[in-house]
Amino acid sequence: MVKRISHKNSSCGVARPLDAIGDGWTLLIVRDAFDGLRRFGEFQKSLGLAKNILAARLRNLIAHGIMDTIPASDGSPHQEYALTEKGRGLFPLLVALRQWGDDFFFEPGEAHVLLVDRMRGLPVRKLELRSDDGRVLGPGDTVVQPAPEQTAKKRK
Amino acid sequence: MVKRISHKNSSCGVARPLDAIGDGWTLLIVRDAFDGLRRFGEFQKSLGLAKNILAARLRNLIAHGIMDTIPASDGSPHQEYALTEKGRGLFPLLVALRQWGDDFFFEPGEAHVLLVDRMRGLPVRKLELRSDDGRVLGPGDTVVQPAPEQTAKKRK
DNA sequence: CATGATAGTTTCAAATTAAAACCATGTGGT
DNA sequence: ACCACATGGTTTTAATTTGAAACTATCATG
Repeated sequence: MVKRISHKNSSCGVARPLDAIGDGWTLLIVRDAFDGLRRFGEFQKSLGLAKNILAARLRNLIAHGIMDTIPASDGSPHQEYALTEKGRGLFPLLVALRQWGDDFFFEPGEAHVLLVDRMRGLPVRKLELRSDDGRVLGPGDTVVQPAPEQTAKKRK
Repeated sequence: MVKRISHKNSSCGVARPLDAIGDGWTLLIVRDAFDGLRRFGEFQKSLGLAKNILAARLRNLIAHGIMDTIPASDGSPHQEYALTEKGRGLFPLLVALRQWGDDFFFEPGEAHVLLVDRMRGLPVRKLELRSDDGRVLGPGDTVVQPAPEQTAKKRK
């Protein structure tokens, strides 16, 4: 049922998430969810995609635990779609995507929107990867390494 | 030729980049390129995808200015594929993807790799979005806003 | 009870993907 | 020169996915 990217690479830390969101529409749905959309019709109107595709994508997002259906917030008899904790974890990724888009997909004069701090109204900083001791790290400054065995994952 | 995501949303800062990389294989190719792979055969062996698909993806990456062909680095008569500046700009996005994967796609005891600072061998920090004055911002703390007209884009 | 809105599913044609076969070029051995 | 083989693709063909449109179901409203 769920698309599976062939072989052993599915166990890599990049390939496995791509199995869940590596699709043109899915991240747009998630972005709309961050923007407060909740209802099937809202997503469809916002994105302009076919209803069957939207239904399939929402099913997939739910199957992966990224979104969930909640009974209803207002009185309406229909369900709503909301991001789970896992789904909200996509925030940095969406920001990275937007910043990359802003940097490389718009001509200097071209109108576009940018992300601002709601409180002060100023543009946010560029995302940067930092080492444990605070140095900014570029592509050449990192390596992947087997994680130490059995460390309980600390979240929050 | 190039896939186009229907309508007005293509002008949004998230949808436009997804047109270039919103595909299951493309980011894996880019990740492999960050890991130093350069040759057609290397990508194919690493990812295990069909050669026609790899050729199509590489063409698309080149068309979008994310990778480029360079004549040859060693003596071999074949060309190599290398990331452009725009392609290297995907580094934070790949890191975000990996960190999200590490956090939500692996069971606590499950073996996986993590990203470490090459210099000190310690795991890197979690990516976090910060305001201009340094506060960490979550999904609710930001808004998108029309960019001020005509500001020359500063890079580097 | 008719009408419409919302939230889907079904149907079917068109586009995309994947596997495998094929081809083209250069290399190394004899 | 000839043969085998490695690399880097393209072509062909079948299977899968996508997308548009039609259809269905449920509730609300007049």
